[in-house]
Amino acid sequence: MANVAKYNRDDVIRKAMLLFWEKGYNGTSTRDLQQAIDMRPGSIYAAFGSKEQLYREALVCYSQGMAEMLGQRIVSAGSALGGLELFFRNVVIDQCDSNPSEVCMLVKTLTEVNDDHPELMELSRELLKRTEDRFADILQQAKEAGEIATHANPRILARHLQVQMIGLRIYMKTSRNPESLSEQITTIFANIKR
Amino acid sequence: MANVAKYNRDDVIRKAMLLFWEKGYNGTSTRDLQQAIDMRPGSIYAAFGSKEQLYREALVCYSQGMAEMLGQRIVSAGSALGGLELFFRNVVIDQCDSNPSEVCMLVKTLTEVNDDHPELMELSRELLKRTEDRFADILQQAKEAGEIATHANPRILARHLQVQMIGLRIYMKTSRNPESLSEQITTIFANIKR
DNA sequence: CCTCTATTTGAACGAATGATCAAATTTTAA
DNA sequence: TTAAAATTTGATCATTCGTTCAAATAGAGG
Repeated sequence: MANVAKYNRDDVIRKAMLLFWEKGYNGTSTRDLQQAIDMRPGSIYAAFGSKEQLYREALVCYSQGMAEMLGQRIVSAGSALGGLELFFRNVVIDQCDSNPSEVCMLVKTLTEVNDDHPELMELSRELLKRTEDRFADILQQAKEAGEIATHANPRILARHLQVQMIGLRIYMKTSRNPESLSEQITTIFANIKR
Repeated sequence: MANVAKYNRDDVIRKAMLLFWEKGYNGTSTRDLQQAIDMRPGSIYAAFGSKEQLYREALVCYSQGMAEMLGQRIVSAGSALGGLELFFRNVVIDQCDSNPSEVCMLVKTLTEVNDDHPELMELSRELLKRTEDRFADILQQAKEAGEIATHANPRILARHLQVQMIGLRIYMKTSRNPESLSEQITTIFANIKR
């Protein structure tokens, strides 16, 4: 029983995630995957079952990575709302070139995949919902810390931020105008603060 | 020279557009297209050259349709800003189920297609830019009509609206919550008006 | 060292893909 | 009515796709 597994497996999923994120589900062939993760078809199918199942694990990996990053930014900024703004700035502007795509992988999946692969759609939806819930939690903390108005509604604000995040990332892909986007982010958070 | 063309051709492009919009570029096979537009491969390739060129024409068709609709809404509303808000509400909420996809076809293209097919990316970008320019023109009119503040900047507001439109449509696909989205649209335009 | 089991390999499968083209059909013009 | 030109047809092409599986390889226990 050659159980080198776990460690290796996470690494493989991560590599698959990066390729899927770049090229999309339909745009990534199993041959592309074989090369990217350095595994032969038999091993891949033994380990993951199908292309779709591997994609599913890649989605979860992506989502976890983003969640971790958000946590780190809150620590760096030393405040809930400050961390959120830093997270926005990093994702939308700073990292958009080093990442495989400017656009959120969950959003890419949701827009690409149809009623074939309903499970991929449902999983993307679920993971996006979790992100929004996380935003709401953070905004609640910000409220308790006095960073935002006492009459603010964290759930509504979280929804608002989700829309901004999605829109800004795609807009970055269309316009490549970091300066104006940075101003937009400043405005968004300025409006939340008061 | 059987020149039944123009009329028929536009109809064919429109049907192709609806299918492409629904299933995406990679997700639409040439067989799907053959059935949808009721043409045989030889005719299709004689008329359009390739799948990519047909998609290009479909993108333009989509964009024109949206532009026409926006014009109509401004007429219906009897004001520039009112028409814009009506357009938002129709696109994001009312028509999202009757359309092939909740998401803007230009955005779908931009997020799906990679550096293969650079021309599709560039065309989508260009058409999105035209939309934003159109928004700016309309906001300028609104400004002159006294619908928005005299210190408002139409170009910045247009960019803002573009981000909102993109974000809201995708958010609709994830959450299916028309009520909250309607409130969000109300808020967006309320903030613009004062 | 050997045997048994688990894993990996890569050739191969059938289906689907985008595209072509000679033949059949339809349209045009005389 | 007829011949030339334009268009349509559908069988077919070479690739590529996701996936399978018998054979080869590697590790564990005795």
